[in-house]
Amino acid sequence: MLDAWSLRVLVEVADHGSFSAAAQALSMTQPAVSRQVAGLERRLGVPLFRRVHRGTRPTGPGGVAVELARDVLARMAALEARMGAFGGLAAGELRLSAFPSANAALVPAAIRRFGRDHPGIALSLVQSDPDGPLPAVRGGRVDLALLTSWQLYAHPAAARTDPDAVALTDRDLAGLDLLPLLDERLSVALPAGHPLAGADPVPLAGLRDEMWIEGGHPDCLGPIPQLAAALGGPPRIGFFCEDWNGKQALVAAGAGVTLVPTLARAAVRDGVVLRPTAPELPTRRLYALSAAPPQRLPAVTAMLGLLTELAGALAAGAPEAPVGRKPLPSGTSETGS
Amino acid sequence: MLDAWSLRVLVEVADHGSFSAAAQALSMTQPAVSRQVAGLERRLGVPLFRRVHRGTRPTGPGGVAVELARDVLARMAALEARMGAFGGLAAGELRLSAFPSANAALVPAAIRRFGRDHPGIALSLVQSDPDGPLPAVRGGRVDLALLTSWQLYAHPAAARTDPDAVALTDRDLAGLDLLPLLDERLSVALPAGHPLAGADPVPLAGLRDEMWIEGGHPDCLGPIPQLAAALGGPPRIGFFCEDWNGKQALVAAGAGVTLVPTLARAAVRDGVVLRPTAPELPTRRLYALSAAPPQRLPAVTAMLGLLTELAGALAAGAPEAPVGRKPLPSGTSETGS
DNA sequence: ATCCAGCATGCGCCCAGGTTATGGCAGCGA
DNA sequence: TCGCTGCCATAACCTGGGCGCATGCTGGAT
Repeated sequence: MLDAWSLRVLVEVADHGSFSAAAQALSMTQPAVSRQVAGLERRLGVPLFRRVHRGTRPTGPGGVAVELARDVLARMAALEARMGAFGGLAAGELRLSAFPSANAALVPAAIRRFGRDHPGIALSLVQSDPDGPLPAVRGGRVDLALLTSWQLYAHPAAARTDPDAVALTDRDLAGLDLLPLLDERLSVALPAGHPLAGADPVPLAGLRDEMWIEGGHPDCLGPIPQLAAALGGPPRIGFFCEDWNGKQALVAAGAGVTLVPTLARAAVRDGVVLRPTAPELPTRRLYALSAAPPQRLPAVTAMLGLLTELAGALAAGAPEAPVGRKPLPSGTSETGS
Repeated sequence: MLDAWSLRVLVEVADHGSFSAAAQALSMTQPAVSRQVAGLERRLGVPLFRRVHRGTRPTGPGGVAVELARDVLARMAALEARMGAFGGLAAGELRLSAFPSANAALVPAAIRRFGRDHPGIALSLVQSDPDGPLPAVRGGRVDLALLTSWQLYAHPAAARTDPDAVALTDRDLAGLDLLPLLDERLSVALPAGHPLAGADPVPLAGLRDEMWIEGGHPDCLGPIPQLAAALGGPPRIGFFCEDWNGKQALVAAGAGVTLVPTLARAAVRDGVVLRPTAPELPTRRLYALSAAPPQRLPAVTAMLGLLTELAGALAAGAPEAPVGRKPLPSGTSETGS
């Protein structure tokens, strides 16, 4: 098996016309070059250079070898450059997966910025994996998954009862990296004409008698126990609706109220007002799940940085500011599309 | 700088789908493969394999790297094969240089055999170099030169006076190899009707009164002192003629006699008879001059072997047998064309 | 719950390859 | 003629990287 280094020496000797000059160009000593060439000639069974006064000149086979070696080295450099393109974010692909409320604003903003900064990387937003985000990332079907603390339980049903304890063990996350992006408060979605539509924050105790709308997805009404404690009693759940638009329609129609993650504020329709809650409800933590650093693709690293930045802006920019369209017509400048 | 070995490991891992299997295929251990891949990923800055249960699969960049690595390795193998062709005498060139009487029979026979056995090698017979055979070989203008002991002197004129002492020092032959091929006696060229045309050997004393024909080339009348001793007095030199055909014509016309190297017997014209001489004259040693073994091209090595074989056949086949066409019509089976 | 296949890591050894020192050879100039 | 100067080859020594061995760990299957 030939090695690339000896080919490099070969080419350099041919280019410089002497072992000494090649050695200097290669930052090594002349005997090392001499031995490299000798070893190459021994392995190939052909003399490659004619030792002539004041240097060397390639023999017939030597000249052929030099040209072929140039080709090999060029292609090897091309390989390195190609990989460098991946590392330098000039090429590659990135498959994202997110949950509904992240898709409302954070993900579109991230995709827009990322696509502008790294046009060589093919971005794709894959539908949530049937096995859930963890197996999807572990199985390589998704490079980066956005998820919430409520999705972190081995059994999603547990999210309803024990929102603080992470049921996942470290073993479940081996080789993966769970990066906290953002802690977001839940907002209350009220009909535009609701008496508390202007409150900031909304005292949850004042919503004790409201009819609540629950959804099937864990990313919906959130932790029931804390909500019950804040309300002063278990919420009256009048509707189950998994569809985000349907829930909004119910709220707008005055059929009930519900909790909405702040991230979804950009997708609020007319007639629905989002109001911050008092800090009685636990925050929902937003995570980015990806392969751990040794296995992480550069594009993923870049996207993580971007997400961190965007999440920081979201958290700092208008964390407790009232969101919604109708009651405050001036606040219609969303980040996302 | 990447090395070819790690690329080989990369490809093998991709082909086998696991580090362990690749290690077995490469006759190494699994940890070695693991480290090779890890090193490659570190140097390229990109993860190349996704560690999955029961093996590994290439990542996006990894797949690209594998294909490029295949290309690099294939071209490296092509380089080796190409050089192997030179070594295996399937390709290359060989530039010969010889002196007139060698061109008569030995060189044509060698060229015919060599061209038949190694059709891939381009043979060429270059004219004698103006600087002489030694600088020609040393300067790479000639790969293999045939020459005689008379040509070995630093100054050709010395050949006439001191035929035994080789004036060349070892320093003059540094890096070169002087391979003795054949010791040949000189024959006397006589007119077909000469009284001694049937003698074997010809007693030189009987030619004391003949007119001798001298040539300008050292490869002609040979060592004058020994000839004078054998004749019992200095030869009567009546003609100077450098042209071989001209000298033969003079002999055939009965104008004189001359000495002829045995090698030239195939080129003897009608009317001229070649007869062996008694061992009073020194033999002329035939040499093959080429680069010394480390620098010697495989084609040269092969040609040297062939020349040795042919020279042996010439020496053993008909060393002292009478040569010539006219007096013995049965002896017309020459080796050369 | 246990087993097993497979990858990662720590440790010790060894040799490929480099450096230093030295010698030889060719050409040049005094 | 002799020394001088580049240049390559060789020997001896040394260092670093790569390999093998042993071990630990993870994930899926039985």
